Amino acid sequence: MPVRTLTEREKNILGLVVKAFIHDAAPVGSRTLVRRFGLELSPATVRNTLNDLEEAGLLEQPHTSAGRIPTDLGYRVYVDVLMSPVELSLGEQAVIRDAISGEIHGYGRDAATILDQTVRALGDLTRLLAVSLEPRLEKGIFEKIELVALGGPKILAVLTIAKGFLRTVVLELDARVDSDSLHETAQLLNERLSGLPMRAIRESVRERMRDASAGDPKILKLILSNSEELFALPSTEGNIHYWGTPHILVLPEFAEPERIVSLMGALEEKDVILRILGRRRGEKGLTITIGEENREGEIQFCSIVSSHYTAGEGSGTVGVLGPTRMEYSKLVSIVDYTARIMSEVLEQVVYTADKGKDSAIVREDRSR
Amino acid sequence: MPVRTLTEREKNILGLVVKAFIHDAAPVGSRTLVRRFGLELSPATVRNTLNDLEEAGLLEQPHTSAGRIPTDLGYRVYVDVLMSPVELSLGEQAVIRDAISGEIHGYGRDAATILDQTVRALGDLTRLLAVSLEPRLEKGIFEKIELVALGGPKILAVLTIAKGFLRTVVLELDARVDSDSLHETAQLLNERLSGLPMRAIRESVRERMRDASAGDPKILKLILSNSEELFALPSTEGNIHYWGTPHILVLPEFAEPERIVSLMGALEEKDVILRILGRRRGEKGLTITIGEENREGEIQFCSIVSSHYTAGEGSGTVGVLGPTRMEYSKLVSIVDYTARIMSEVLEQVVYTADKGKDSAIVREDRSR
DNA sequence: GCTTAGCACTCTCACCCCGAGAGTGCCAGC
DNA sequence: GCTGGCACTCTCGGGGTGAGAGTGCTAAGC
Repeated sequence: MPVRTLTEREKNILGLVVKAFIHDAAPVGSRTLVRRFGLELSPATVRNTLNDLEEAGLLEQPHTSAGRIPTDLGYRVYVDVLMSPVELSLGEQAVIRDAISGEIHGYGRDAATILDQTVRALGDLTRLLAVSLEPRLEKGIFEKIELVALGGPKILAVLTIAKGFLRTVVLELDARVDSDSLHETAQLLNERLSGLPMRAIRESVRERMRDASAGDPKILKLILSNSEELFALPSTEGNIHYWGTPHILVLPEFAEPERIVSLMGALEEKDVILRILGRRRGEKGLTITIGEENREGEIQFCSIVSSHYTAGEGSGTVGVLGPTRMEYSKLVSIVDYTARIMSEVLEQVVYTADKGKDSAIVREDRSR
Repeated sequence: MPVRTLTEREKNILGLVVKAFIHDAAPVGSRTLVRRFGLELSPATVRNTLNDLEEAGLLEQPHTSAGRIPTDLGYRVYVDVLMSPVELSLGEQAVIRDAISGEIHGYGRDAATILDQTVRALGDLTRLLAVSLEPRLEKGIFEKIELVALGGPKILAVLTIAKGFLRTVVLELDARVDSDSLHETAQLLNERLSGLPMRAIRESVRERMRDASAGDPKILKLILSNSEELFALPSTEGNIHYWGTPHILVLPEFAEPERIVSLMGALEEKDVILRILGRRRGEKGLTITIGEENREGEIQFCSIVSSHYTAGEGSGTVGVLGPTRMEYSKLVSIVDYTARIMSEVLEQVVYTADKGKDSAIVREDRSR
């Protein structure tokens, strides 16, 4: 969306309108502007400029004879051109750092817990809705598989995927198996598949295992018939962690219950949030989408400031969601810093691929 | 709370008031009552009875010259004495059954997914907030442990606990280990510990493993120093699955934003919901708590109809949360049926103990 | 003695009106 | 190009009002 070049005065006034509106949530008029910011201009002059900015599509009036409020485009210009990031205080940095890297009651820390703590701190600090996607692999190199007899006809397949990912799948055979043949079969698989990309394995595992000499053929068959799931790339879907709905639901922007409904619906349904944040997994660095720039209609009255973080070979997204009227200049710094610290901390953690909340069961008879 | 014996007429009228109020969310007066339900009484007579019920603490007036609304105690009497469960239609049964036992895009089904689908169906069917706690073990018998080398210094401990529970914990040693010594160590552990209650193992694992002859002493030490976590009973905490906030947030009961805030806070914080539902894990069968009966202040304007379900040796809770003005007679049947089907379906599923969303990492040097 | 009709009274709610306040656009003059 | 002045517009809150619903009380009826 091309915007005509703005004069210095226009830029200045646009910036002031945005700042004032972010603060007050009320339309801002020429008089207020002059008084509050000590402008060396008369209200009438400012009015002319406001009019120009309105024609350029950057401001709008809720009704005749109200003040102006920024449009989505107005925020966009503000964010891209006018705003300068606010540096974080040491205290704020500490809040974020401690939340992400702090110990919790003596237990081991896993990715999900770290994300939980992060969104908690981020949500409370910004008093908005903090959201984060669990890390996912972009490309996966198969390291190895281990097969563990669970007792009865159930087998646990443990896959390690470079780097630091773990997948466990419960498979079910129609007969007991002894752990020697499990071990042997796993070894065979590892010999032939280790180091290959998951994608390649899915496509060619049958050929690669064709003339298998060792190993238990029943087990091998079970593996092959479930190879699509076993060797899937960790799915692009994943868990969402969020925190802070109480913060944003009281904002004047959520006075209309229908907005509450669509936002909460989007959070529960997860798809919307996943699409929006997932889309950014690829984009490095910080992203800001404002209002209608969010393709998803459910939250077109919201803005999102989010950033990409890495976790070993995987990557995820962390950000803050709120009404378009949010303190972008501050949030940019906060989110950026958060993502940075997350990347540092998550470097070391092993985490499960896919939802991994429970072990999925795959029965033998599901083979085609 | 002892309530004086009610006359037939009082019971009848109390029931009608509750029914009418559940339907309309508006105070109900004598005239309405007579007209709507074709009572063979004059409004004046009904008024006298209403007055009596008010004195008994079962009804109240929002203000003089408004109709009556039920008090929490009024609902309690209704639920305990007056109400008879409404049978479910076959269609409703099918909705629930299909959601719980239905296949999903060809993948294996795990407990978490089943719970997700269940609360989704339950929330949409009742148009309230459906909540469920993942199944937890009440007493745990240790079956066996397997140790899998993950590559590098990391080891995956896979514990199976009777019946159908799985726990995976990532342990970290300061040196590489070969899988033979892992296997040997695991075998030793299994020989001495298999069949014992988790609790007993936590208390006496050191003595039991004292004169260990086989196995790698470093690995054994790692296991011992993390025995509290490894052999913990699956924690009483767990994941909450819920669905339906958009349904209830639009109800007139949630007109005041502070209620939205406290409910959403409770859902995000999880503790409140966990306490309320967790408390019932022990109680078999169906439970109804109404308004202030919920000890937790945050949701004293809500009622919960919940039931206990089993999953192998484990058990969990499923229920519906809404304003005290809810269709108890219908919900009782729905929740009861849901819990029953869940118990059937979950009988077969293997699920992870504890949060298990990711594998926890326990480093060797954390030993005391 | 329970039930009922009648009546006076109360309280809420929706509606309307009105004035204050904030803000605008425009125009003429500096 | 900027500014002061002016007429105009729109929202918002307060106050008044009447309809509607409901109550409690009392006295009369079955």
